[in-house]
This record gives sequence, C-alpha cells and structure tokens, in this order.
Amino acid sequence: MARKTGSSGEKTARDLQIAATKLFARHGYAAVSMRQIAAEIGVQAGALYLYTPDKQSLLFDLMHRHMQELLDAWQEESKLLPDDPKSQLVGFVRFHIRFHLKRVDEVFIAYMELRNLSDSNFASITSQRQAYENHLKAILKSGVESGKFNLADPKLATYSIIAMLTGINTWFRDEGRLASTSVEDIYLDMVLGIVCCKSRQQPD
Amino acid sequence: MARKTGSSGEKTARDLQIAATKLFARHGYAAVSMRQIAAEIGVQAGALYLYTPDKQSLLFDLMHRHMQELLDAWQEESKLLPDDPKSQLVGFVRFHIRFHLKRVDEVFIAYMELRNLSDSNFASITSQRQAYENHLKAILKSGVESGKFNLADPKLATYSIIAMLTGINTWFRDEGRLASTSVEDIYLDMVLGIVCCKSRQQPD
DNA sequence: GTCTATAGAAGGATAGAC
DNA sequence: GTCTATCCTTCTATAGAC
Repeated sequence: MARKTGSSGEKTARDLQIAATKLFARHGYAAVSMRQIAAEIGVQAGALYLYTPDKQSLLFDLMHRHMQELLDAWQEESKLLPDDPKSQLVGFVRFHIRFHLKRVDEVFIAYMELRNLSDSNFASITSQRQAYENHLKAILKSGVESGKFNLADPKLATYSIIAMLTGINTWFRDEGRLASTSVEDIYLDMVLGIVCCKSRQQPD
Repeated sequence: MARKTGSSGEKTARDLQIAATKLFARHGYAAVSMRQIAAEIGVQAGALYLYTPDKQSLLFDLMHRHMQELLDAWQEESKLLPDDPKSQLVGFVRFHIRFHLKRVDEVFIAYMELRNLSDSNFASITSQRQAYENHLKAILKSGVESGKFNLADPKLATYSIIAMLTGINTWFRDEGRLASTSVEDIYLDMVLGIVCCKSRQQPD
C-alpha cells in the first residue's frame, strides 16, 4: 500500500482505511464509488490515488491485513493455553468469538467480498483463511486421536464450528439481551456438544 | 413481475430468471449489468424491460420466490414427520441440507444480497427468513420443554444450526470425497450433539 | 417481442494547477 | 498533499422503428 511519510498524509491514509472499511461493509465493494469514499473523509476523489493505486488494492489490503491480524492474534493467544485438546478448543472458541465481535465490519467484508478479488488476491486471502481453519482442525484431530473427542469428520466439524461461531456476527448487538460473555458460554456449550457426547447420548 | 403471455416471451422470461440467478450469484448484484444479463440470454438490453420494471425487482423477485419455495417445501415435508421433537429435528436437518444443496445459487444470493434490497423489499425477505427460523426454533423449544433436548438457549441454537447447515453450501462439491447423504449423516450427528448431551458429557 | 439508438447519470482513473 | 477539471467508459432506463 503506497503511503507517504508526511504529516497530514498519515492521517488521511488512516482515514481512508476506516472509511473504506465502513462503506464496503455497509453497501458492498461494487456498490461503493471512489467518490463516496473521498466524500466520507472530506477529500476529493483524485486525492485517494496518492494512497492506493486503485480500488482493488483498497479491498485487498483491507482483507489481507485483517486476516493477518487474526492469524497473529491466535498465535499469541494459543501460546498461553495448556497443551490438551479440550483447553485448546475452549480457548479457540472464546478467542474466535471475542476477536470477531470486535471487528464486525472487517469480518463481514472478509466473507462477502471474496468474489470481488482479482484471481491472485483471491488465492492469497484463501490461503490465509485456510491457515486459520487448519489451527482448529489440528485441535480437533488431536482430540480425536487422544480419544477425548468423538467426531465422525474433523474437517466438517471445523467448517461447522467456524460457521456457527462467525454467524454470531450477523445477529449480535451490544445493546441486546445477552452480554458477549454469556454468548461465549452458550456457544462453548454447543461446541462441546458437537465434539464430545461419546457414543452420542441421544434423546432416544 | 411483469410478464407477457405470448409464446416466445414465456421462454425469454424464464431465461431471464435463470441468467440473473447465475450472474448475480457469480459476480454479485451490483457488479452485474443489465447488458451482461441480456447478452447471457442472447437479447438486447432494452428487451429486458418487457419482463421486469427494473433491476431491483429482478433481485427481489428472485429472492422472494426462493424463500417462498423454501417455506412451502418445509410445510409439505413437515406434514410427513412424526410429532415428536427428535423426529422433527432430524427431518428438518435432512430437509434443510437437501433443499439448500439443490439451489446453491439462490441460497448464495439470498444471503449475500440483502444489502442491495430496497428498504421495503428487505423487510419482506427478512420476515420470510424469520418465519423459516421460527419453524426450527419451535422444534427446539418443544424438545426442551418435554425434556428431550438440553439447550441453554433455543434461539441461539437456532442461529447456530442454520449457520452450520447453510455453511455446507460454501464447500460442498458434487465431485468431492463425500456424497451428500454422508454429509447429511455427519451433520445430523453434530446437530444432535448440540441439542442432546444431557448434562454435557464433556471430555473431562 | 425485439431491435437500434440514445438520453442522462455515474463510474475509475489521470493531468496539471496550487 | 490536495484540488479542479476532465477523459473515457459504463451504467440504467426509455423511445421509437421494425
């Protein structure tokens, strides 16, 4: 991302990121014009091209940075966790919910705008996403191998868990009936239901 | 949806629906032009306006019809199911997966293009979606009340289950390693894990 | 029922003044 | 570093010929 080292330009560069994130999340990449973004930060459209080579880079940089921060944050978080699968799964679920609820716009964009990436940019984001999913898959697999988890298919369980956790973003509101910590508890309970239930204690 | 009753027009009207569905799913509503749609069905852009008043109606009709077919199909399916919560849940899960895997494009659009609906159209689709979710929520609630299911929060469980089931659409491929019936079985197992597990048989 | 032609608005991106 | 002005393309939607 081209960025000047001047003084006022630093702020504009930051403003651009923030405005693009907000508008892309609200209206969608394709529906937002460079003029709209410029207006949001109080600048003329032409000035934007001092900070980004084009609109596509604006989207890609946004998504790439978000995914990298996600990967880095998990790297840090996982260091603090005990080595057993159960602790790691609990840690992952809480981490995922907390991280994603703090960045609703970025998460939304990262899921909705994959279509609008160029081929090479798409490949790049996809590989980051896969790296993240692999962390969870590894936890589930080690749980299965050590006999702690009961799972027919760790890969599908990975997809399921990530889908249900990320789905929280679509309905959660800070002013809602549940605090985010309660949400964490409830979802944790459901995730543990998915992985455990040795021999499936079904309601007959 | 404006539609003439002539002969050749009938086919064009159908082609329009199909082309719009395909292109909206592939590139997104905002990124697809009326010219593109016209080209897809071998007609000039102006001719499209014989079949739709505008682009927005094209999107709305698509989504509205899809949601109505979903609701109707479940109505039919649920008639055939025994009255107990477990049978209904099993029926719902299998129905949801089967229905959604048969209409990948429509499902994708129904989730991704909510932003691009006008206010009143958005309200209309949202109410249909809620009606569908309510069917599952009712099943879960009756299961909890009769003591068959163990769930901290039926509403969140509804969101979770729908999110994880619909997520199948993002990775499932007909040529993949799993047949759709195996997928049904595996997901059913996980859903039952969520609702059952009396006193949560956790991996200690 | 479909075409061509076009109105009128908006888009991304660049050039050059300040 | 930002603005104004502008090029060129593309868009939705309509009018009128066939």
